[in-house]
Amino acid sequence: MNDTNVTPAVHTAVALFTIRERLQFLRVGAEQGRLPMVALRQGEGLEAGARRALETATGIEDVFLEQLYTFDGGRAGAQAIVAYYALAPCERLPIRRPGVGWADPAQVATLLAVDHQIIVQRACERLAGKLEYAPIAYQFLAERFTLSELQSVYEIIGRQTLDKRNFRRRMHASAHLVETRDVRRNGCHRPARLYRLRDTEPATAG
Amino acid sequence: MNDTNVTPAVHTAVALFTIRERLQFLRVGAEQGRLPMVALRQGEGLEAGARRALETATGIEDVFLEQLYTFDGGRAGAQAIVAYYALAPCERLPIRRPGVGWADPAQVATLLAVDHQIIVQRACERLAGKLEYAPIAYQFLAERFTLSELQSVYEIIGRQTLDKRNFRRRMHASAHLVETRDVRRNGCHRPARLYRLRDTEPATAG
DNA sequence: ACAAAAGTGTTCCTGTTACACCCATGT
DNA sequence: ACATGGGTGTAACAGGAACACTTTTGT
Repeated sequence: MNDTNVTPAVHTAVALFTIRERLQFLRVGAEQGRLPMVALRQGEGLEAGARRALETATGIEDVFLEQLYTFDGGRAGAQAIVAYYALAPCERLPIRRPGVGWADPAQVATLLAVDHQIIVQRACERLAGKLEYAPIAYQFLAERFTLSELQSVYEIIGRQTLDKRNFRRRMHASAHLVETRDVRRNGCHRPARLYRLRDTEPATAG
Repeated sequence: MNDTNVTPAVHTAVALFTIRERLQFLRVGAEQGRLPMVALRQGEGLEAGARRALETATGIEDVFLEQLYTFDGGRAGAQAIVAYYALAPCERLPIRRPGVGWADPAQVATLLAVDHQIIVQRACERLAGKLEYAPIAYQFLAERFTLSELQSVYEIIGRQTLDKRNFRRRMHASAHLVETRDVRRNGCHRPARLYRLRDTEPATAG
């Protein structure tokens, strides 16, 4: 659980989200679910602590990570819990550990301890809000993706269906997209053009 | 568990803003300025710690307070610094302590220690952003205020002049305003109608 | 009477929404 | 040939921006 024994004052917790048909988050712990969380070590940075929480619980590294909010420690003896949210495409997340798995944010109340529920809820709200003005949707996709995939991300996080033509116009105008020369042949229909995220500006924190 | 081992792990810092012609923040400390900051006590909540920081440094109580961001402790031995920003009308802030005073955010680099500079900067950005969608401007005004005063707050925080008619239309449409029956006679010109903030919804945290 | 801030509508423009059909492929 | 998702333009609408003059007071 927690290795260092020196007054576990600051904890870092991470709500890792991915999209597998629906928006889901990573839950650990057998009966009463929890989010990945560790006590911060002496001299360890906050973001480093959050990454370590994820890595310890799941083996996952190198995901998009952003600070969400800092909560009172409450029980567990912590003075504060600094919560982060993480985003990654599900292909990068081969979860192969007992007691670790994906869960639906809508059922957070039956799955998680109370202090972790609010983290997931707030993260969902932040995600939906930030979708409008920051290029976070791309974090759920592979490096190259189709516009239909991108639209699907927007629809799932924003909880509403979108008009295909308006969506494409908006994306093309947003200057985050770069059209590649390649297409993806997926089924018995016209192939889809592949796009990638413009490499400047890696979705600044805020 | 809670022995006398001090380790001031979590600090809370507060950037208190007010408007006195310009937007200003509260600086403490003689030579190298600082923000009000305290080490969190055992069992003390984060917001309580932030309020105590303000109260200790200035005697000020009961201001609007919202969490900004949590930073690495860096030097000073803290594991984390949980930063808040506070807003209040300057009439409520009779500062009468040596070394405590108002400063201009633009000169933050010459006034504050580096780790406190970024707090003020981020708070200014947050303020400007939040102005658009949250009723924070009212926090700078007395309970009753004129539309010209309100517009002035918007212009100062948003760093742009606004059209009077468009502004008034927008405010009236926003449903935060309540028109009172009173007016304020201020100078040799037509008196200004007084408004107040609708008492529901006290500017939810985010 | 005049100076000084309060108050008030309309037009234009821009960006958002609603909407239906052809295209390229695999079977 | 047909089923499947990929791809495209236009017209209506709403919200924001630009803009100038009258009102009420104090001196």
